[in-house]
Order: sequence, then structure tokens, then C-alpha cells
Amino acid sequence: MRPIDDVTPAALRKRPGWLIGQTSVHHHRLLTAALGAANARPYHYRVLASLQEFGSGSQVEVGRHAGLDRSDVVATIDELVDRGLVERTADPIDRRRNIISITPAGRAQFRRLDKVLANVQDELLSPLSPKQREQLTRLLSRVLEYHTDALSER
Amino acid sequence: MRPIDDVTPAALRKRPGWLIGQTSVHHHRLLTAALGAANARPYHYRVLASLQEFGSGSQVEVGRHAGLDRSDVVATIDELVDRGLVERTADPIDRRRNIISITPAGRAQFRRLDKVLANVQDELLSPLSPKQREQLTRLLSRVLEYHTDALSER
DNA sequence: TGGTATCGTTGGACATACCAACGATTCTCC
DNA sequence: GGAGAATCGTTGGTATGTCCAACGATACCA
Repeated sequence: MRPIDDVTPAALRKRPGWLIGQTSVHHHRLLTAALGAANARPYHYRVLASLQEFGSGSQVEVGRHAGLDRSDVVATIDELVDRGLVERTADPIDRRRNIISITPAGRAQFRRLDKVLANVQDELLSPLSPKQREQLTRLLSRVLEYHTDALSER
Repeated sequence: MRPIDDVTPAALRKRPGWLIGQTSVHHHRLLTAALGAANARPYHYRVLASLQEFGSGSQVEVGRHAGLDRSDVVATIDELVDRGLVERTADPIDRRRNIISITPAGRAQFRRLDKVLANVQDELLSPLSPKQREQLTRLLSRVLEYHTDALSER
């Protein structure tokens, strides 16, 4: 088998954007396969993680925490309600809003999925030492914060 | 505006997979906007870059260089042929195959898009110093090579 | 009370990644 | 020389993630 260097053009290989994109594809494959075994998909984890950390909130708030479009929040919450992992109730104070809460079953599923995520990170970063993982995380965090702040300040 | 630390759950923020995925989303936005202005999209650049570096080849070879599924190669080459950027001819030696070649107009478009890609990398990584960009590139390359080799050795 | 903003929903569009099945062609082995 | 396996390219999808517009209901403010 030829090494990757002989297959991918340098015009791509030298580009961090390409490296990030392709690594993301591999990560998504690992994540989707692992979550699929637990009858979940990435959006479920994102919503459950948001509710677990920030507590109950409106759909807009949950979407902001989870980084999801409002319409995708609706669809994801529909699926989680169907599985008894979250509850959707009307806000008595403001009837425009729903209040989304995690259920005990949702907390249990979050704990299960959290382990899955930890395993997937280990597998994704297995060629790196702990120090290199820290370095990668720090550099990516800085890039992501820069772009996230730039977006929300428009 | 609240800093990102107050918005995203730690369960996501601490995960390199999440950082890579979200950074990739930002990269894709920048890239698609910039390429769109040049009437191109990411698959076009991948195919042109492969032909520019490796020369003419079959669709399977082009797909392997560009990291594209065979059916996506067909669609992308269709678009590039329509725009006069590549040529598709039958292989006289093996009538199962087509030979894909870049045209002079394709080379010119590749040079134009290559500048676009360079600008997008600069914008994507603007919060990092040159040394940090090298570090990020090295770490990501190692991770990507590991997973690409693992995939092709199955 | 009218105008603006917010919330949630519905109904999409689009790009990327990926897969199965098929017909035409090539190659190998008996 | 022919059967079987493999390759090539194409067609026709599916799944997922990201993103957007428009609408009705509701809340708030001047």
C-alpha cells in the first residue's frame, strides 16, 4: 500500500483546512458508528450535553448551547421526547416558549454516550501523545473561539 | 457578548473531535463563499489539484487522488467538462476507462483557485502564529495519516 | 393599539459522504 | 476459447449535517 504522500496532491496536503476537513470526516465515521450502537446520533448527544450542563431551558437556549439551528432543535427534541429522554412542556410564564428538561432516562443515556465520546476521542487521537493532544486541543480551541466570536459579533 | 466558554457545554468543548468538527464547519463556510465567487466548489478544486499534480489519469485514479467516491467523480467531471476545464476521452488501450485531462483553461482556473485556498488558510488560522500553524499542521497530518492508512489497509 | 421582536414549527434547499446495482470490458485460468 | 472474476464508469439513490424562509402565536413597548 502506497503511503498517503503519494496519493494526495501537495496542494491539499499542505492545507490545514484540508487536514481539518478530512480528519473531521474520519471523526464523524467513528462517532456515528459508535453512537449508532447506542441508538443515538451526534445531535442527540449535543442536546443532552447542553441540558445536563445548563439545566432546563427554552428551545432557543438549548439550540444556542448545542450549536444547532432552531429547526434542527425541533427535530432532535422530537426524537428525544419519543425515546423518553427529554420532556417538552409549555412555559406558563411565556406561552411562546417551551421548556425542555432532561429525564432520568436522559441522564442515564447521557452518561452512556459520554463514555462513547471519550472512547472515540482516544481512538481518533491514538497516534498522539498526551502532550500532543493538549497542544492540538489548545490550538484548535483558539482557532474555533476566534471564528465563533467573529460570527456572533456580526 | 458572552465568551464561548459560557455557551458550549464542557462535554463538547473539551473534545478534540468537537473542535475539529466545528472548525471544519467554519472552514467550509469560508471556502465555499470564496470559491463561489470564482464559480467553483470544493470538489472542483480537489479534482483540478489532482490533475495538476499527477497529470492525466482514469476516473478511478483521479478519484483516489482527490479522495472522492467514484460517483462523485462522475458528477464533478461532468461539471468541469461543461466549463471547458477538463477533457474526458476514451482510453484506446482499455475501453472500460476514460482518460481525464486538464485543459489550459483548467490550469488557469486551478491557479486562480489556489490563491483563493491560500487566502482562506490565512483567514482560518489568523489567530495563530506561523510556528503554531506549523504545529497544528504537523499534529493534524499525523492524525490524518494514521486514519487514512488504517482505512486503506482493511 | 399598532409595530416590532421572539418563539416554535413547517417545509424546504444544498453539499458532502457514501452505497448498490448494472452493463461493458478486460484478464486469467482451465 | 470460454467461463468466471475483476475493473470501469454510470445511474440512482440514501443519510446526515448545515442552513434558510415564511408563518402563526405570543409578548412587549411607546
